[in-house]
Amino acid sequence: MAKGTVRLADVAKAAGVSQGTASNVFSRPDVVREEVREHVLETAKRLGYAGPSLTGRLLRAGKVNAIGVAAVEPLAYFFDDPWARALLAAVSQVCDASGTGLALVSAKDRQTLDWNIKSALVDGFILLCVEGGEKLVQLTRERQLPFIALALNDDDPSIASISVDNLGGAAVAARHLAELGHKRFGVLATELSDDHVGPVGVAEIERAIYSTSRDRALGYWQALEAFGIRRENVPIYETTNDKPSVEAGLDFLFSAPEPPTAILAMSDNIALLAINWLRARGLSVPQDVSVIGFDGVPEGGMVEPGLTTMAQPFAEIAQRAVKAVLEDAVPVEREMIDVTLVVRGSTAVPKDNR
Amino acid sequence: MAKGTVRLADVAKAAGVSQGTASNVFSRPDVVREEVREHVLETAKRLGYAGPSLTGRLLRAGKVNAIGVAAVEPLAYFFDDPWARALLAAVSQVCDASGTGLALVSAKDRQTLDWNIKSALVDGFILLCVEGGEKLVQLTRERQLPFIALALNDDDPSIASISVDNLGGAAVAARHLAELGHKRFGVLATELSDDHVGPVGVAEIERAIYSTSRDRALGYWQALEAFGIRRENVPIYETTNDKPSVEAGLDFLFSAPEPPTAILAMSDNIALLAINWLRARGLSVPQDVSVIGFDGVPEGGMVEPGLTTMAQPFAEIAQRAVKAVLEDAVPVEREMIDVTLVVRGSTAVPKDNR
DNA sequence: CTTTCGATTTGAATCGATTCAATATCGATA
DNA sequence: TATCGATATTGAATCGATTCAAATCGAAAG
Repeated sequence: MAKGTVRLADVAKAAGVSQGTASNVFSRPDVVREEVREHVLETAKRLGYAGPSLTGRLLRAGKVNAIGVAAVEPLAYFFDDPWARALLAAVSQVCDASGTGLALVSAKDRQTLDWNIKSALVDGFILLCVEGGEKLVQLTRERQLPFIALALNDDDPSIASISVDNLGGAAVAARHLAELGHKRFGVLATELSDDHVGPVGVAEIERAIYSTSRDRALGYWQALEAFGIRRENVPIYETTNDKPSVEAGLDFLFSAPEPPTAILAMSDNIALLAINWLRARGLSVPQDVSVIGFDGVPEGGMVEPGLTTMAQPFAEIAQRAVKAVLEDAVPVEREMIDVTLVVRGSTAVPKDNR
Repeated sequence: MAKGTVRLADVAKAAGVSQGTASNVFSRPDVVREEVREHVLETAKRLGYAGPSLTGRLLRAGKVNAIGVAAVEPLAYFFDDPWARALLAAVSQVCDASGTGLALVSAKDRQTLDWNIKSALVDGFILLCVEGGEKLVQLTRERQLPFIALALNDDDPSIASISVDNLGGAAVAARHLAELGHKRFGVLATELSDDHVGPVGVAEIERAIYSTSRDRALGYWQALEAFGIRRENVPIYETTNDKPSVEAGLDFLFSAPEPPTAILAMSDNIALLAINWLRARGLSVPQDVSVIGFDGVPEGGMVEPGLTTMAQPFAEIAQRAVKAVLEDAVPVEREMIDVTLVVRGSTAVPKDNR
């Protein structure tokens, strides 16, 4: 069952033609006379030839016809994390259309990741930089293949990247809630710096190392201050985007003397966890508390009530990213993409305003 | 930014060593004197050498160190379908542990699939045979690489495959409900034959072409008949595992004069859709209707109430499948794996028994 | 009976590494 | 000083295909 040992040369010899002709039979069938072609194909079948070996072909062509998607996470991340999943589904679609293969590359520890990136058989990489982005970029650079970084938390302009307008999007989200009449807010943040969970103040935000989270916070502030709400009065809790830290964050926010009526979550994942927590505590969404997320993952539209969120245009991001990698036409400048407000059932006018 | 044109030979020449030594510097650094090694590495860096090209290495080694997962579905299926996702997450975990790469291979139309399978750079395949399994197996066979079929709807013993005990599992599921006291059942089936949706009778089940669905039906019957419920009195509706067909199925089942108090769903996906439908109709689960699924996808544990289901041991399936492919030790016989009943909140004693 | 042209076919070079038998080097031992 | 071993390095063969300039063939044109 293992790969047969029949080579193209064997087929050629058995069929009594040159190796060049035999090769043409498989890769450019039109140039060889039908009679000969059929004879060669027949011989090939008789010998159990499995078709031109990819590696041989590859060696000359130099193209693999596949792109790699990489992240500093366990492989299962691609199937577990809602954002990664939504993005990959979109990337898949684009790849499908262009006949490009998809390889998943990842690892949690640097050593393995290094090796995995070095040895992935791909023509280029899409980097999911949610965490450890710099590391990822650096490793990928060494490989000297085209790559594009998504959600990069770094302002280095020499790195080709596509990101969403975090600041603007966050501002729209906060404005949406403020316009509904909310006055007391609570923010559940994605990671601002490594290895930290818990309440953070203005100073911590300003020197956050992850620009995605920082910009979202700045966007919230900017919009809220236009409604006369000072940033010092908006409690922010930094989570690690998982259940325990989100619940700790909610414990914190709702233990305040005047708990928030609106939650600004920096990811849909956090928002969905928050909604579950609130419900379990007997608080209804959106009657008692409004929740807005960020990302626009499909799950947000499938729960009851639907999650109001700032949706990323996954299809467009995927389109551009795949194109950039495939054509090695990485954008000279960093591309910035807008997010759009999607209003569903998880936000409403606050109770005391009705 | 494109792949540099610096070859190992160039580095060797520039460093004044033989190509053999240069090769050893990269692939067997321990055999070359430190002094020489450093000099070569330095030269390589100076020239901008990107490290040994994978294709060159590959050509000799013959191993890619990656496995492909294939399905007759659009690529996005891997990220959208709960069962596929659960399985892939498990496969990922195993691959991670053994440093194996993962490539996704798929296509909806035969032509593309053919090409994709032929050109995937992998050492073997795991086939997701939920649909179009035979086609998939046939195509993969031509590639002459080790492969193993999962969820194969075919009894051909010459195809190495791992499947779960559908008949036994279904029997356990039905028995669980019958023991709770249910008397009136409705079955929402996964596909029994191509291009058919709607109510099916005993005869159709017996000549179903998809053995997975057939076996589950047979299992239900077997258990129910032990409780004195005749198979003719158990309405079965064939769905295509998607929302419209499941809802049509529920419309059918609940338009009966004596609607069921228990739903046997052949997939968790169907079960979850069913629960949503029931709730929207004002029927509460499990008070008014009990629902049991099949598969044990993670989502089932994250909804409220939790879904009672027959759980597949994804980790074990993945483990065996990856191992079989990697070691080309495909089982001589078809492997059969047990499923286990996981009782959560979606099943209970029927109303009229309390 | 040549020429000429187009369509096929051939044979050898090439892609970029790894591998291994053969050789070179050098210090230690007899 | 000659010999032996261990270690390091070399050079050529090899993996399995593609590619392209040159050779061949047949038929049509002169």
